[in-house]
This record gives sequence, C-alpha cells and structure tokens, in this order.
Amino acid sequence: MPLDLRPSEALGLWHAATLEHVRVIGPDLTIRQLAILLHIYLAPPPHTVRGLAAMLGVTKPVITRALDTMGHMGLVRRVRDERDRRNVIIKRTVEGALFVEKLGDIIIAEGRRLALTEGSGA
Amino acid sequence: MPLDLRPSEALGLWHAATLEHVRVIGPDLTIRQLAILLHIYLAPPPHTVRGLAAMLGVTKPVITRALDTMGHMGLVRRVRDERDRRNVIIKRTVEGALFVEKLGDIIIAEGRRLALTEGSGA
DNA sequence: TCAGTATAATTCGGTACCGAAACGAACCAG
DNA sequence: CTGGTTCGTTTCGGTACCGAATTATACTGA
Repeated sequence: MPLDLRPSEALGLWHAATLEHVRVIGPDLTIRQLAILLHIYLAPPPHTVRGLAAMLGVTKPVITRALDTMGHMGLVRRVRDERDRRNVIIKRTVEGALFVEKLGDIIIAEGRRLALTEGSGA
Repeated sequence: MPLDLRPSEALGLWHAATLEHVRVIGPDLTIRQLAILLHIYLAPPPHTVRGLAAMLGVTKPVITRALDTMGHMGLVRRVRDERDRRNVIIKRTVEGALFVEKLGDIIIAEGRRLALTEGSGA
C-alpha cells in the first residue's frame, strides 16, 4: 500500500504537482471546482447538485456556478432527470475524462520524480 | 520509494484530499496561491517576487497579489532586502508553517484511508 | 384541486482574481 | 549626474467568485 506517506513525501508531492498544475493547466479552475470535478469522475454516479453540495459542505449556488463554468469548458454535462424533472443529473464528458487523466499523469510524473531525487530523504 | 503511484491511487488521493481541503480549509486560497505557499515553505530560500513568478510561469502582479492576500492571512511575510533595496524577500511565518503542516496532515490521513478501503483495488 | 415541500437556477451587492500596461524606487555604468 | 535597467507595486477594465435571499418549476399528499 503505497499511500502511507511521510510528511515530507505528502507535502513534496503536493508541492510538485500543484506547481505543475499551475504551469500546465493555468488558473482556470478553483480548488472547489477541482474537487467537484474529481468527485464527478471518481465517485459512482448519479451526481446531483444537492448531492455535490452536501458532499462538499457548500451551498447549491456554488455547485450551479461551478457546473456553469465547467460545462462551458466542456468538462461536464447536465441532463434533466426525466423520472423527477426537478433533478439534474451531472454527466461526464470525453473532454473531462481526458482532463482528469492528464491531471493523473501530472501527479504520477511528479511522484516518480520525487522518488528519484529524494531517495532516502526525511 | 512510496511515490510510484498507479493512476487510481494518484487520482483517488487527489480526490480525497481535495475534498477534505475544501471542507476544512474552505475556498480562501486559489490553486496558484497554494502552489506559491508550498514553494515558499518547501523550497530553499531566499524567495523573491520575480523568482516565484518565473518558477510558476506567471506575471509578477500575480505574485504581488497572492502575497497581499496570504500576508493578510498571516501565512507569509515580506522583508526588504537591505543589500539591494529593490528586492523583497518573502519570509515564512509560524502561522504559515502550521497551515502547511495541517495540509500535510490532511493528505496523509486521506492516503491512509485510501490504503485501507481500496486495498488491492485497481 | 390546492397547500406544502423540494429542487435547481437566478439575482444581489461585495470582493478578489485575471492580464496588460504604466509607475516609482533603486541600482549601475559611463 | 544622467540615461538605461531592474525591481516590486499599482492601476485599469473585465470577469468570476462569494454568501444570502429569492424565483420558477416540479413533485406530493390531503
């Protein structure tokens, strides 16, 4: 289980991957939006606005706005639930999947780099 | 070297820790600001505005604004370089160190949780 | 049918970010 | 002392976010 991290490893990984995130992806995503996006792509569906709001401990307008922005970027897609038309189901997109995959690549690459350069560092 | 992550581990860790970050810390820090903060605390000093700007591939006003905000939060501190008074040296603070430490705790805790629940998952 | 509840979206005033450009202060070379 | 360079900061117009309150639509139960 490679996830039993020491402090220097955890923070070093965050440091490296966050830097690379800013360099490659830019500022066009807040931490909240990133959390929402990852939840949509990694947690089992279906995802609703109120579900995401409760999950993150934020209000629904926060989710609505984030979905507006990310929908505009093509990272997610909204679909009305026909069984209960009050609900909105948030769907994944090809573009969003590629985005998440790219983020994973960044993390893995930086993790590898740290494993090499840090070696047995504390 | 525990940093040779598989895709599901890398993204799962990001997912869990980002969610927790939003829940615990809130929205009061952008990804850029987080990257800047981690760099200040994890890379060897001295840190200057232009150095940070070059490191992240952003303009200097971005750094100035981030230092304004984080300085207001007490996470960093500015000091004029007396040897060349054009320079500003960015210093660490106790509060900032505690903040970074807390972030490390979040990552480590979520990593442990994933190691348990995921087990030998793909 | 008709209140009551629940859902997502919208509006509001305020704040902070963005990139680009301009600015003042501090060094340096002649 | 003078012109050019290098600092960090500030300004500008524009955009997006924030929380709180409100709206419109849809379901539910008597």
